[in-house]
Amino acid sequence: MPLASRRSQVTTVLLDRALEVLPLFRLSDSADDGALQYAPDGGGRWRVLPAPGDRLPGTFDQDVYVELLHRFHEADCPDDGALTFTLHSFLRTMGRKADGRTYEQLRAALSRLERTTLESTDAWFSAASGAPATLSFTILSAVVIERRRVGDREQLALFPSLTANEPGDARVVLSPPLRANIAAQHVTTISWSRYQQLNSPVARRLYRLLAGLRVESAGRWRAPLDRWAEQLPLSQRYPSHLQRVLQPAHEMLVAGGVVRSAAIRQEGREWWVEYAMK
DNA sequence: ATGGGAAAGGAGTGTTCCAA
DNA sequence: TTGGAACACTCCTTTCCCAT
Repeated sequence: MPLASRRSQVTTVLLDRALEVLPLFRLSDSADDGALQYAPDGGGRWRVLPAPGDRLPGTFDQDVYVELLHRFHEADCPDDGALTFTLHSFLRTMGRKADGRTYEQLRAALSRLERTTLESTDAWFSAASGAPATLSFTILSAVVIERRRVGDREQLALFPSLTANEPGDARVVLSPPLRANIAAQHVTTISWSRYQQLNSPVARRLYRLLAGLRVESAGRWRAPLDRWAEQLPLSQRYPSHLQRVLQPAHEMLVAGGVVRSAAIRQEGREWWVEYAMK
């Protein structure tokens, strides 16, 4: 297929499957902001460390992350991992309006994706070496945002704090570990439009996670509720609280055709989540 | 509408006491 | 000494309320 026509037809997003099965984005925004820790079933340890003075990536950051990988795929996965775009067009494809508030959110999110440390101790699977790896990395290895109009230089100098609310041109670089896994086809494939249609952050996260698990599961997936909560991650501790958050998202996933059914089930003292895949 | 936390409601477990 | 009833205590879970 010629490149020019392919570009407009990309409707899928390729995500690093190793990263998808690990918790990263806080789904409840107002939760406490320590580091996030997780011990995968296969052993090892995973930590997400916010940059000093910053919080952990949240729901907005999740959408930015997906849109970045959408564009990476659309650009035919450039070898250097570089992406350029205007903040305005980026917000529009995310389905957000572009105003002072969202420009600021987007800048903060890009900067968080560059500065949040992901620390793997035999937790994140490296497709290149065929084994879980021990390393620290970030989602973006570089972020540069320049003012849209060069003419406003003096104003910029006078009111540096105002510039966070303004449009601009961004150039970002997707970090090498993610690119390596994607290049090695160790990916989760999701539909960009289906992701957009799910209008809850929890449903979107469940979609990303389940899309990766579908590859290994034979039509069904089942997990202990508390482990599931850690993997997403959700901070709620008790089944009733988790149910309150998951139930609406489950209904959305069924309505959106992502899964055939989704349920939370109690068996004696144990709570389980159960999904029947499409 | 949402989600965090307080208050209230269990369920399970440990302790004491008494009778066999 | 053992079994079990009655009570107490703790931890867990749900429900409710309130701030955002």
